[in-house]
Amino acid sequence: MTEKQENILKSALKLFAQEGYASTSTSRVAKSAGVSEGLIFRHFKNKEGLLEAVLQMSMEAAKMHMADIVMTTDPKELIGKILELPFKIKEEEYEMWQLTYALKWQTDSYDTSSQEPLKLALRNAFEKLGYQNPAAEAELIYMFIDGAATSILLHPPEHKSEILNALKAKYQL
Amino acid sequence: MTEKQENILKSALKLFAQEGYASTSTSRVAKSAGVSEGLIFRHFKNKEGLLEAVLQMSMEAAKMHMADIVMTTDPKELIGKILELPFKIKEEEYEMWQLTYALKWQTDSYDTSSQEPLKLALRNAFEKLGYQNPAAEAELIYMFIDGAATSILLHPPEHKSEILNALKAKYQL
DNA sequence: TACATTTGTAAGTGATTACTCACTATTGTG
DNA sequence: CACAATAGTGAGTAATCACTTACAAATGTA
Repeated sequence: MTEKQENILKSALKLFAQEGYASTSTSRVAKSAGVSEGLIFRHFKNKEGLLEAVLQMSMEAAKMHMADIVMTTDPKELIGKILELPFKIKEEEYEMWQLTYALKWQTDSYDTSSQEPLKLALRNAFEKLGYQNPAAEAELIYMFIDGAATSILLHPPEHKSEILNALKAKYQL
Repeated sequence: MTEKQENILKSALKLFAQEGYASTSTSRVAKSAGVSEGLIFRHFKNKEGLLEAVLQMSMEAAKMHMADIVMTTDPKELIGKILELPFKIKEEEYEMWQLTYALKWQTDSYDTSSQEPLKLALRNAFEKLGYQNPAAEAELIYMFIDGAATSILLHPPEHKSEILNALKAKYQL
């Protein structure tokens, strides 16, 4: 991975997240990265290949988080960790999450398979705690962290910790 | 409002929602509506004007819903109605909601002002019910309905009613 | 009927799009 | 050093973009 290649990925992430994938031209990416436009196609084949490379790079860190959470055995601890997830997104991760959330609505790119392990772990946790409908509770939490992440990414609320506390209270945490 | 004008709006809504605003060309809209491309610019000035007209048309119904909810005086009834909101989106309203949710991520188009009356009503309701932190509770619910709507619009879950019940239980409804 | 206004079309416009190609510069390896 | 592979450039390409313009058809109104 050369320096110019990294610059392309960084610029692409920034522009795709800020302006949208479709509205960002490869020439804009090249200019922002300080390289010739042809280099993008040499390294990433086409615009879609560039997007995939950007997503792959961005998702490395996220996968580590997930793996850690899924390993948690204590059900209350697991639920707590998942609820905290959207409230602990770091500033430097904003762009990648903005991009992935925006792409959800691009019909062809949506893929739910990465959510499954987390949902399964959640369902097990609620089962252990004797909840009446563990599957529904898991879906519910998943819906919530989606909404919370959206809200935080678009207009970070001032009282995050109070909101998180109100939320945790609903699960006696 | 002529028939061709209506066709343009319908086609634009459909295509903007399915393919995205930036990736949908005015010529595609014209073809889909069965009109000449020039007519779009005659009636709506430019592509952005077309988008605004589409959104305005789509939002008429939504505003009626909101108005009804904000008038509700009983706090528990109000909270219940708001929680039900995303679960009661009609099939024929999917496209407009998909479009508005997708546009959220287009930085320049995001506007939170329409959310304020609802948030205020929610805060009052939680105050009446003696919740410790009504503002945080209102934010929390707002985050949730956002996530629920997203989830339902992208991949409608099978057990909506069970999820809604699990949710209502958290507020003793 | 007369005529102004609105609705609609077809064929353009220059700019920008994703992408290619012929070429040079740099680097790794025997 | 030799020389192949890789990295990088700059000037192309045809297609498509949002939008305009000149003109015709339909409609409202006196």
